[in-house]
Amino acid sequence: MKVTDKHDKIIKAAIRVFAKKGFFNSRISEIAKEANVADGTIYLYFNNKYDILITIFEEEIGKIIAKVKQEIAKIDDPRKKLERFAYLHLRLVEDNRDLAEVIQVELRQSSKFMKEYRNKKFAEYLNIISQIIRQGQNQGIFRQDVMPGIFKRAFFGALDEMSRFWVLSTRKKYRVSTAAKQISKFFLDGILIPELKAN
Amino acid sequence: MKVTDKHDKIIKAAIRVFAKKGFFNSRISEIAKEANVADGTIYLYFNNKYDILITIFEEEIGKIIAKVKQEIAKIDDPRKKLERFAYLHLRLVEDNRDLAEVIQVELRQSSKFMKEYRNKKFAEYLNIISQIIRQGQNQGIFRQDVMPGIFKRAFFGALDEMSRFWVLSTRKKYRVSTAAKQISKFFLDGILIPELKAN
Amino acid sequence: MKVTDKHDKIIKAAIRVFAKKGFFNSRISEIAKEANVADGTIYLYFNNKYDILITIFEEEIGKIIAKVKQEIAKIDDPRKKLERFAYLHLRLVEDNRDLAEVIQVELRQSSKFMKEYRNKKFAEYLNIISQIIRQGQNQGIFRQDVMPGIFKRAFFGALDEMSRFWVLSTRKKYRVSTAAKQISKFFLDGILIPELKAN
Amino acid sequence: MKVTDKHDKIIKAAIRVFAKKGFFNSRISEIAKEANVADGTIYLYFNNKYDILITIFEEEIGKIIAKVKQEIAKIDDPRKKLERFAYLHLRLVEDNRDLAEVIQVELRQSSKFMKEYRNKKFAEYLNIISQIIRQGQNQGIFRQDVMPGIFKRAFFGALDEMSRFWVLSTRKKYRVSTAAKQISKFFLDGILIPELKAN
DNA sequence: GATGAATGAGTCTTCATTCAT
DNA sequence: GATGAATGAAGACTCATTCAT
Repeated sequence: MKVTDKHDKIIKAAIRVFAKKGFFNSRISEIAKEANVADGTIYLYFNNKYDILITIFEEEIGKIIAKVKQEIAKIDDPRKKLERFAYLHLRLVEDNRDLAEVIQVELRQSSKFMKEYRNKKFAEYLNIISQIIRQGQNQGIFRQDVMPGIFKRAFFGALDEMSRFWVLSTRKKYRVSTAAKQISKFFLDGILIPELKAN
Repeated sequence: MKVTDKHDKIIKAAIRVFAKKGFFNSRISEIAKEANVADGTIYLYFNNKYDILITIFEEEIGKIIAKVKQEIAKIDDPRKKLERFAYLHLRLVEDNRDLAEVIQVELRQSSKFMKEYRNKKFAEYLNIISQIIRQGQNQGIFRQDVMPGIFKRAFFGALDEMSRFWVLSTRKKYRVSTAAKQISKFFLDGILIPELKAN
Repeated sequence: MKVTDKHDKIIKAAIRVFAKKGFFNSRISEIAKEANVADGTIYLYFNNKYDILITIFEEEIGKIIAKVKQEIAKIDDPRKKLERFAYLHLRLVEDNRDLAEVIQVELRQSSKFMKEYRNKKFAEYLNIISQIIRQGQNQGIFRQDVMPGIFKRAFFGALDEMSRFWVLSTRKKYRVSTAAKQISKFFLDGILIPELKAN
Repeated sequence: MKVTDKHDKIIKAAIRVFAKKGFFNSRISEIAKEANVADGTIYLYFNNKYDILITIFEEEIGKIIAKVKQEIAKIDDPRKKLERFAYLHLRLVEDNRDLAEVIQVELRQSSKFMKEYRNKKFAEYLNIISQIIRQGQNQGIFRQDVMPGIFKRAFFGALDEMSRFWVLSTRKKYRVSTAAKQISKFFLDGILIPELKAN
């Protein structure tokens, strides 16, 4: 990556600005200023304002998926994989606050105003979870009645809402590792006390 | 509700328009048209465009909370309460598609552009869940190490992501009751097979 | 026509501004100022800047055609009709300097940037001339070898160039009636001296 | 002319681009692309965009005048000169479609946005016609009451409108020589039948 | 209370021109 | 001389909001 890579400078600036103001309340001139380029320069690298947002989704989510997949692949036990996924997700949010906020807030919004845009990357991310479930079911570790299509959303949703709370709140009440363990424990063991389950 | 209650006509129209286009891509003139009133009339009932959105959040979420609280109060067993909550949430989304979409998409966005706006109603809704947990812990049904502040977000997040999927997709893959049972089962029993847990 | 007919006020203002600056160098804000309305008001009456120009062509040329046709119809002799046409054309240019300039300069240009636009009105205007020729040929007054399709363009072109000279020059060298007589005489009698023609 | 004469390459490219899009809708980058040079290179040969247009007028009309004057000088009879002028004019338009279109469309427009620009070349071209008339009047061939200042415009206008029709239409209805003969005949003999004139 | 025509501030985008390489 | 990436001024157009009727 060159020091003066304008494409990257603009993307980084846009993530900061979008995170702070939201897509619709962000001005091209603000992004340009934040990136230390002229307004017009942005249009040498992107077709329009939406294109910047799309590019953020595509490129940045792509990087995250690659990283998570790589880490998960190192682990065998599906239980550990799930726990690791939770940790990695929350850690990534923690380390990329602005990006996380943009993705959480704008990816929802964007599905509305860019009908042609289908986020395959996001679906790919969710499928990491469902693959872990199927592997666990094949190995006789997870219940057969667990529906992977529901589980992946429930698990992701739990992590997402947790991290949303973090992104929006100024101070952290819980540590990442604590939250990751709690949430994966909910899904693995449930919250009922063991004696009760025996019944 | 009077037939000519303009306030309500405008709110209902705004929910439809916001759900379809998103807040920023919705025009006051569209809402006025949808509500069969003049553009200027809207300003007799609301201060500005944002005010319509805020009012939707306040009034409509308020109604939902009242309904859910009432239903939950009829049940004693915290396990049943949790399952009932899941069902009610998904059922409400099912029955109020447009409202659900507006809340899901715009409530996130809005926290950004209306800094002064703190959604107490939403916090109140989440606290229904944490109260169930605390009740269950007091009764010795739920584990003591479950942190209600994390659980409420995880549980809500799971339901929210599930319903988001519904709102955006045209056809339903799963029935509400199926999804509600699966998700509450995840959280109550976990997904590990019982024999494995005994270990 | 109401005193406050915005449509007309804008059209009149646009004719003045376009005549002075040319279409491309005219600003919407200038037209608005000239018409004593807000910039946005223009867009309540016209779709865009081009639409104003098109409307000028359509409406104003329409009025001119109606007037010329009416005047010509009063005359029987095709020779007098031709002379009258020349006079009316030059007189109309004289009395509507700005409009004449806009039509002369922009109608040519516009055919390029508005491909979809075909000026039927203008063709209709030219056909007044060719109809006079055909009438004269039927009456045995004009030569049979005169091709109306060529003549109408040659006659109009002669008048148009003459009037263009007027529009652009600050002072008039010739009177309208003088020029009209000369030009129609050229076409009727030619410029050769009679004795020479006998040969 | 050198193969790499950038000045000429740019002029030729600009004529093509201006003819197709019009001056205001042409982009410097398009001309550069058409000329196979970099955008910046154009500014080594021309001061600005207008300067390219002016240069086209000056240089190209200059060449045409030289050619026409040379041809006309070979002829003695003013009647033949006029007919020859008509033929040459239409033939030149025929052979230089793009240039003709640029001159016809943009020369009118340009007088507006380049106030300082007075087209002496064009006046010189028109004066070829008035000189023919004066010569004919001195030789007792043309009527004394013909005003050369009006005639030159009428004659040029007739040819110009005829050729404009050609430039804009895709297919030719009349041959150049036919049109040239018709138009010069109009002006020499008029369109009245001889017997009628005798009266 | 209701209307909707009018307002004008605000922003994305374009593109002629520059200048470091 | 040649390049083309970068600049930033400028303008068409939108739309929330107002207010005379």
